Amino acid sequence: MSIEESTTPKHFIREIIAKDVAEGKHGGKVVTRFPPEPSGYLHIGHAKAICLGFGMAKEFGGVCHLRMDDTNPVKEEAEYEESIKEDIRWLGFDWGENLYYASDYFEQLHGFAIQLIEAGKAYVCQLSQEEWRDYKGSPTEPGKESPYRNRSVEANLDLFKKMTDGELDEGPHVLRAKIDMVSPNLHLRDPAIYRILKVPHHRLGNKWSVYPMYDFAHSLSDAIEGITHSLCSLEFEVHRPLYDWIIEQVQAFPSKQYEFARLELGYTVIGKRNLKELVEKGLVSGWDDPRISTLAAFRRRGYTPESIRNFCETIGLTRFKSLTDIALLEHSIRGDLNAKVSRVLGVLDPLKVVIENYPEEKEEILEGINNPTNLDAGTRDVPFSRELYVEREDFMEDAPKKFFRLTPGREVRLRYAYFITCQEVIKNEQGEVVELRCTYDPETRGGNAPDDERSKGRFIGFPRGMLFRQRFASMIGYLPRKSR
RNA sequence: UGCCCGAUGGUGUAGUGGUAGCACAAACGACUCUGACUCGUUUAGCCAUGGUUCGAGUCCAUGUCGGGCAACCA
Repeated sequence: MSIEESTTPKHFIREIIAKDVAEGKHGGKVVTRFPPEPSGYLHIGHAKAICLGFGMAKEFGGVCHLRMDDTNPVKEEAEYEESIKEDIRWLGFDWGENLYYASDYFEQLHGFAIQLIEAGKAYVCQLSQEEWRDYKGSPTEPGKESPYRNRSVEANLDLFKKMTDGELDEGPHVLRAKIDMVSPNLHLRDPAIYRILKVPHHRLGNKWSVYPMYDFAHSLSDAIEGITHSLCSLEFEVHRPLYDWIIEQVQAFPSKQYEFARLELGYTVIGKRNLKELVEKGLVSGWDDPRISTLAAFRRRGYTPESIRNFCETIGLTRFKSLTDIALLEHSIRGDLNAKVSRVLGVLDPLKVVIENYPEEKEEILEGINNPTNLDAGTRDVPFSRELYVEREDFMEDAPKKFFRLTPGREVRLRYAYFITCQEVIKNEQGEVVELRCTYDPETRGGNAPDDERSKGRFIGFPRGMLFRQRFASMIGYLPRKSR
């Protein structure tokens, strides 16, 4: 009809990058990064960030770094690094040679900290945490300057060295950036950039007794790696001025941060701390418990990487919080599985069916199509005999006209087999249906059924002792059914 | 009581001063050896009030509502 619309929807990040590339910023290079903290498994929300980071890099001929943001040894473990790498690979992304660790930059970061001290832009503060809180002020009140704020450069250098050498205990001694205690942005009120932590790091052991704080480590790690577009979620928006300030002070590579709204899904708990709590309290069976929103769990449920990537593309990207309908995710996986997964039959709640006019000893093999949307997927044997089981849900004694499955007197098709008609319903003493006596029509054998008008009612499945309700399956997963 | 960000059908979004589109969901119908898929139809939207303009979802002002910010977490 009209202009061909681009398959990739526009969003503000894409436009920013496209503009930068067009203007030749950074020589037209695009370097993004995904910086997980190895303190938990990746979840569906991370998938959005991963698809964005790797997606943008790929789209603009750049690269996306995977950087373990391991700056807090009390929370991080090696186990998580492996799961993170596995999940990203599974999603279909490749960081190539670009696997980094914030901890690999500790030496450089430490040097930057000294540089800051020498420039009079950082100082060692000895306020207790309670005092600190008091001095910091609040969103509505300005903060007060720490009495340690104007120590000499020499004193600061000496104290920071003592902190680094492990001569001071964890506690009051903290290296702070000297910015502005009355800034309306609380993050600029002389934020901590280094604290003493006498905890072994999972990669570096006891090498360090001081560790950089997020803002300091993250901004400079980005700069060290030459990240052109540092994409993160909205909650870091208020950190941006600090991010820029730090990079500016040490004249590092001018990485820029851009924020977008994180994913929120209906009926779904997303959030590493929440998931971690569920796992650690034993409320779920593990990080891949199918009920939770980790990528490991979705994988176990049979979700495909394609469906998740497609979902991430579908939901778009904005700067305002929203709650995405879980139906969007389900639509994505349903469409993907429908196109490429072989069907299987299974019965959850069996009800016996006896075909009265089918020979006692006879058993025949019928042909079932593995995937109607892709005949190349072949066929499978579907046994048929006098006794079968159907899903109890597929029978209704007193059925409304809209019920297309088994009900007394109505002829229906057993998928890939014959038309059958329920002649009699057998119940036990409690009045529960325990067996159906049916007849079949030999002329209606699956595949070449003559009829048309007759088979208004039809349904699925079956074999051997079992007549099954059909489900898609991939591994142990299943296709989420549309809620009715 | 401060500062920052945001606001388009039920949901997610596009629209960059010139006819408000798309997807999901829902309803109805067609098709079907999966009540699936597919196809068709329908329902339904610019937070409010002013202003600028020939013309405003878009620009401006004010208001309303929502979110974020006071870890030695990331």
